[in-house]
Amino acid sequence: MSMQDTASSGVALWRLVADGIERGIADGRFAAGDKLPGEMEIAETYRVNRHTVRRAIAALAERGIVRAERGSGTYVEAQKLAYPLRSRTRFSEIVGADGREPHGRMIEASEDVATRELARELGLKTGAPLVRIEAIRLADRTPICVSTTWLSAERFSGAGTVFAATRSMTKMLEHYGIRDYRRGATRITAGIVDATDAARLDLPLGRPILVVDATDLDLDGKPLVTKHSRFAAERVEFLVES
Amino acid sequence: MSMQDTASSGVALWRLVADGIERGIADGRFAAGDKLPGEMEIAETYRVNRHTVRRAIAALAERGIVRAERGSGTYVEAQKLAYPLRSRTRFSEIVGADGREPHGRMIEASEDVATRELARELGLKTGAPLVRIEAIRLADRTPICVSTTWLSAERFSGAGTVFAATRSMTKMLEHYGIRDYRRGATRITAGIVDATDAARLDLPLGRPILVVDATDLDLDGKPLVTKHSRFAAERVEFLVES
DNA sequence: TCAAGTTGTCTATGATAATAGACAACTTGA
DNA sequence: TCAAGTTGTCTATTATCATAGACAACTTGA
Repeated sequence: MSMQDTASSGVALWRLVADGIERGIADGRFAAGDKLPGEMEIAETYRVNRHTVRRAIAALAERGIVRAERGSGTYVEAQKLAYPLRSRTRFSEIVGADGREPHGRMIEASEDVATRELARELGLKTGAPLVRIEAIRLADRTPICVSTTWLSAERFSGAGTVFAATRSMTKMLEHYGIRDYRRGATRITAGIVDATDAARLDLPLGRPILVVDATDLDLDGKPLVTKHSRFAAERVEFLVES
Repeated sequence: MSMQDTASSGVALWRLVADGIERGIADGRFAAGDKLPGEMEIAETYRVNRHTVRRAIAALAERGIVRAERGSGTYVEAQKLAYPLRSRTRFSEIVGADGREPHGRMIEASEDVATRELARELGLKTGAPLVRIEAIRLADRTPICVSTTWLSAERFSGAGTVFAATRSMTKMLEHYGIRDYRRGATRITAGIVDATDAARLDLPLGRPILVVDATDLDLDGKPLVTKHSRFAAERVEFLVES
């Protein structure tokens, strides 16, 4: 294959190779810690120059998906984040327990009104004013999930600003005097990532996502916030404990 | 946007613009016959040089999706193929009625054995020998669908070779003395195109497909062939008549 | 210790991508 | 008829993509 062959596609060869390797990892053909085939062998399977393979590997290494060791080989770094679904889970604790650095960032906050379903989840009336917060969470520099969070605008007035400053749901709730909370009803489904989330999660289009709808409750069991989260399926593994 | 900005993505700018326009057509933002915005305007919306837009438009024109008219503008050519689901439908007739040139090509043929479901559809026993034919159908040069066809290997021995030569399901059946047949049970669902079909249909990954499972019967109502077809949803429109 | 195999780095070349500016050729509507 | 707006074509420049070859630096196992 030469650049001429793929000229009309508009997708660089190294990108095709990188996507191929990444898919191999996501599909489990290469597990965490596994050694990839040598650069020469990869070059032959994709019928591509070794330097093109190196470009692909460099891109994957930059994203922390593989790690090249001189003289030895290239190894799969990517490991799915073990995400236990306990009653009291904090993203930062889960990521920290995995030996990684948790980060959060607000994408957008806006006013909204409760649909019937949102109202039911939050124990409010349909049409009640809500704050809607769009946020992303990362482990080291890898995006793990994007979530849409809704809260009562009356009880949590200015929540968007507070969250943007604290970058943490827990700290934001502390600001309103809530010292603790726990997970309530949780629903998990799967789907295909849409273009917006794909860009935010740094995922190629068409990749699977885990969709989680959950409501957090205060210690009295009253709803505080309800969330609609989309996790990059290839980067996380939910653990349901019995 | 400059090439530097998107360097790490491995996807050419013109391709992003072309995909954007194509998606606009697929979504119905631009209908068949519509005039696209001027090249300058498109360049501004994508923050790209006009020549890059021209490259994108040239790629779309090559695929027959748009048509540029000097001094006037660029127009949407793409029109969904109206595909009536009648009892007696032949792909070539449908495409011909649309004023386009039908084509067919075999991708692959192989031996297979009947799963329980295939056996039920074809009125055979589980494990019965089958011929499996993978084929693609086009209107002019646009791929419309890929289909996997199964036939009894006993009754239609060598069907793969015959189909490869005649490039027509109808002619292949004629070779076995079947002058006419009609559509039996048909199930329609939708899904996301997989990588293999995406390449065959010349579709970007993540695009929707129409999945049709159908069995054709002879005039006595006995099953002849059963098919699993994947249509590019943005190129075809099924018409169910009452 | 050594050979084989691995990744890292260097130079070099040609093709493609993207930008930029200018002008021609054409269509449309006033 | 004319002005404004459109697509078509040309030259030119810079950066990236992909290939190619050679060798260094390193790891591993015999």
